[in-house]
Amino acid sequence: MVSDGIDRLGFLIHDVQRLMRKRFEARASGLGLSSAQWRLLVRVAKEAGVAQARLAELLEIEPISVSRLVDRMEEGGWIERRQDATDRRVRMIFPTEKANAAYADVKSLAGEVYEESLTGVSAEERRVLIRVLDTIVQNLTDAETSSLEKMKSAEGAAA
Amino acid sequence: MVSDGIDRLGFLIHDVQRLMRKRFEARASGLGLSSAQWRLLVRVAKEAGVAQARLAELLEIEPISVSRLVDRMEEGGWIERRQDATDRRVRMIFPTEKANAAYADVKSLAGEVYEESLTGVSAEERRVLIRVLDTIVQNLTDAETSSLEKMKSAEGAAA
DNA sequence: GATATATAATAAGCGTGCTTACTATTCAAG
DNA sequence: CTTGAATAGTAAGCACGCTTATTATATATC
Repeated sequence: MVSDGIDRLGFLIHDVQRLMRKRFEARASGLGLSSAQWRLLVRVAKEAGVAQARLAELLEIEPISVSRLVDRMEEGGWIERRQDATDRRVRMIFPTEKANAAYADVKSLAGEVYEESLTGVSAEERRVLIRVLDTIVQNLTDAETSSLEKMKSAEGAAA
Repeated sequence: MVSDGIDRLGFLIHDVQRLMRKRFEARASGLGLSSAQWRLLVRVAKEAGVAQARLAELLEIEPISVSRLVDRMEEGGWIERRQDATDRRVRMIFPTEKANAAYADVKSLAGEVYEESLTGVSAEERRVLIRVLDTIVQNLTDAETSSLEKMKSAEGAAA
């Protein structure tokens, strides 16, 4: 049944994630940009002025996590918060000039890490890898994400 | 060049790891066992009496992380520390009866999460997935892990 | 308009990783 | 034996995720 390596899947994914993050941060440490901050920056660069709540949706993390991530990134001079004139609950997030200037560099740096990771992996294997990872994300997102997501979905369907 | 999905690799790996951990912990939460604790328990089950420093090597995390993980697992009644008679610096880690009793159940629970993750993924794709993930781990472990690992390797080679 | 509900953001506190610095103990060299 | 380096473990404090609870503001309903 599982004489292949599937029983190691969780350990493997965990190791790969940790090693890639480590490698990325070793490179980007000079900039003072962590991988979590980079993920957020990518979103903000594509959608300047986005609200924190929307960022939480896009990044699939909790609003409070965005709140503190944004705190540190604001301190680091990567983004700035601005009030929304029409809804004073909302903080709109904009990239700073520093962020725009660093964007291309950090992106190519991430690309370097990916290429190092995939040394010796064929084009076909890369396609399979991406396809399977996409499938896993769908499998674990669509279904009951914790019987709490089910409730949310039910609400959405009812509305 | 990167019109495939390779430029999303980091995000994908990150998402998959987070979703699998979340799913596992949702199932194991009744037991009070986190995924980090499960990883440690697997090692301890295979090698009862292992020292914390050796666990840090096996898990590839820092000794201090093991220290606090072991703290919580000892509180949770999963493992116990015993003094090594011949080297009083060493704490040997043993699984408790509770751990041994739960081991098989948690293992099959992890297997369920893997199967849910891989719904719709063929046997051949699974083989490629595991093979590529193993390659990535090697690629990111062997080479310069941060110019600090290089020093360690150099020391090892010199000795 | 007043009241109830929903939403945006934050606060407090925890788990798991890290770096840096410390103590206790062992081992190696003199 | 004593001094010094190496090793095992821990403490303190940070980043980033979480849950739960609170505040401020918007919106819906009576």
